[in-house]
This record gives sequence, structure tokens and C-alpha cells, in this order.
Amino acid sequence: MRKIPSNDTFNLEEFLPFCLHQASETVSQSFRTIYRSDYGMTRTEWRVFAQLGQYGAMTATQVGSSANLHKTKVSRAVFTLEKRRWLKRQPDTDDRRNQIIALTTEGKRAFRELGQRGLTYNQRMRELLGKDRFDEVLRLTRELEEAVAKL
Amino acid sequence: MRKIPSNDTFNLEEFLPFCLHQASETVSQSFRTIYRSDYGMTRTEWRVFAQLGQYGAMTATQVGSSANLHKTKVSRAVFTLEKRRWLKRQPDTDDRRNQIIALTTEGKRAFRELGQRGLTYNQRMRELLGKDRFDEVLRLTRELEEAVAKL
DNA sequence: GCAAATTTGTTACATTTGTGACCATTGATT
DNA sequence: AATCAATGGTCACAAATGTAACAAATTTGC
Repeated sequence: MRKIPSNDTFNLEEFLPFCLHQASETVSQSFRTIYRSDYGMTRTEWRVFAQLGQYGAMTATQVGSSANLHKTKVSRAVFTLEKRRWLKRQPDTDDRRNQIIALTTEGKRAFRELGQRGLTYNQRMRELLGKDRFDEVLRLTRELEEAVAKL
Repeated sequence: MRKIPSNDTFNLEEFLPFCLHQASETVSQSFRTIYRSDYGMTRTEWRVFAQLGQYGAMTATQVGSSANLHKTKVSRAVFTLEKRRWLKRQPDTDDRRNQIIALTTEGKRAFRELGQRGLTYNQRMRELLGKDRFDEVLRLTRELEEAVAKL
């Protein structure tokens, strides 16, 4: 009596969405305390903030498409971050539907801090996992997205 | 003037939580339509359901620890799946706090269907990504969780 | 130039999730 | 045995998200 072959039977432990979700959530939660406890941000807020810190001023739509966030999520995160005075909006004179969003001076300062924490976290994980495997993970995440696009 | 080195500057595109989240969400959403549109299930329900289909009867706590779901999430998913008559609960005579949860006959039938869809999806992704890379992803997801545990 | 279609962003409402309190039961300490 | 702590599960309330409708600005097609 042989073991059930994984190739013609559903097996959760080899099911890509499940495995990825588990790993991703485990990793995300381990970083969460930094933006959450230390800065009182939600995951969405942190993601919007990081986009702006990384790439500079852009419109809400651009934030959303770059980080894969629905426009309502972006809208709400922008509102909250604005209240915190970490970003401000400017009307776009070319297309008055847009608003250009950019970090304030204080927002940039906060981003330098948080970016530093993120860098430290990343380096730590790179050590723990091994640099080759870490880089392999990054490469594979890109390839995964390309693969899904071909579905 | 050289490019900013990735090793001493925060860079979103190499930030593990971000990259993993993007890939994981992209993959999850591409499978979502199957349990969602076709079966009207939420992600949490599907995850609880898959645990039970895969591993058989167990307590709510076991479901949660196996799939990394908070007990309230499990509790609510179990309630919904029970209404749908896909699972039922039995009191545990050894420890009357527990309830043993198991799929019903109809639940098992549904799981065979959904499992088949999942298998097909997984095989498709394996082809698209390449078997080696696919297997590599699965291996790395496990190693990632171990790495986080050492944090 | 103008009506219809599209895009940007916000809002209201419904659904889902997070958090803490809670009850019932079991285990541990004495 | 009596008390106290720990565990399994549910509930109520708050916070976050998804969805659809919307107004305002722009683009398209005629």
C-alpha cells in the first residue's frame, strides 16, 4: 500500500495559494509590530506610506496600482495619513480630477525611521534564511506574478 | 555616480514582507473565484473547509492552529458551514469543552469537487512556473516560516 | 461643439475581521 | 474537596474592508 501520490490528489501542503498565504502572513505579522505598536499604523496605511516614501509624489491611483490596493483603501489611508500630517495633497493643474500626494517633511522623517527598521528586519531575515535562499524568494515572487498573469 | 546599493538603503522591491504579500495576494485572488463565485464561500470558510477535508475530524482549536486562524474566525466559519450542512459538530465526551467538527457526506462530496478544482489550478500553475521553480517555492515557504520562528 | 463614455476620488452601506469579555469545563495547587 | 488558573468556544462591540453608487473632471466620437 503506497502513499497517496501528490500529483493526482489535492494536497493542502502542496497547494500554492495555501503555502504562500501561510508564509506571507507569518512574515507580515512578524514585521507588523513595528508599524503597528510603534507607530499606530494599519497594514494598508504602512503600504501607502511606504510607496510614497520610496517613489515620491504621485496620485492616489498610482499608489493603488503600484501596491495593488483598491482605490477606496488608498483613499482612506491617505485621509488618515493626512490627519497625522505625514502627507499632503496638491491639486493637479493639468487634470483637476487628480491630486498629487506627497509626504511632508515630517512624513519623510518618519519614513527614514521606519525605512531603517524595515532594512534591519530585511537584513535579519536575509541572514536567517541564507542570502541565496532569500534572493531566490525575491526572484520567485516576481516570477509568480508573471505566471499568474498568463493564467 | 553609481546606483543606490540595495544593502544599506530600504528598498520596497526587495522588502520581504512586501514582495511576499504581493505574490501571495495575486495568487490567492486568482484562485478566489472558484470558492467565491462558484460556491459562495469566503476565504476563511474555504480554509477551514479545506482543513477538514484534508485531515478529517478535529476540534475548532486544531483547525485554527493548523491553518493559523484565530479562534473567532474559525468559530464563525464553522457556524456558516454548519448552516450549509457541509459539516456537523459532535460533543467530545472526554472533554466537554471541545466539539469535534467533521464534514458531512455532502460536505465531503463538495470537497471532492473543490479539491479537484484546486488540484487543476495547482497543476496549471506548476506548468506555468516550471516544475522546479514551483517545487522551490513550496520548499522556500516552509523555510521562511522556520526562519521567522527563529527571529 | 456637444452628448456619451471614461476616469479620479469620495461616500454610504454591508460584510468581514479584530479585540476583549464572558461562560462552561478542566487541570493544578493546596 | 476547595480554590484558582488555564483552556475551548461564543458573543458583543469596534475597526477594517468590499461593493456599488456618486459627483466632478476629462476624453471620445460624432
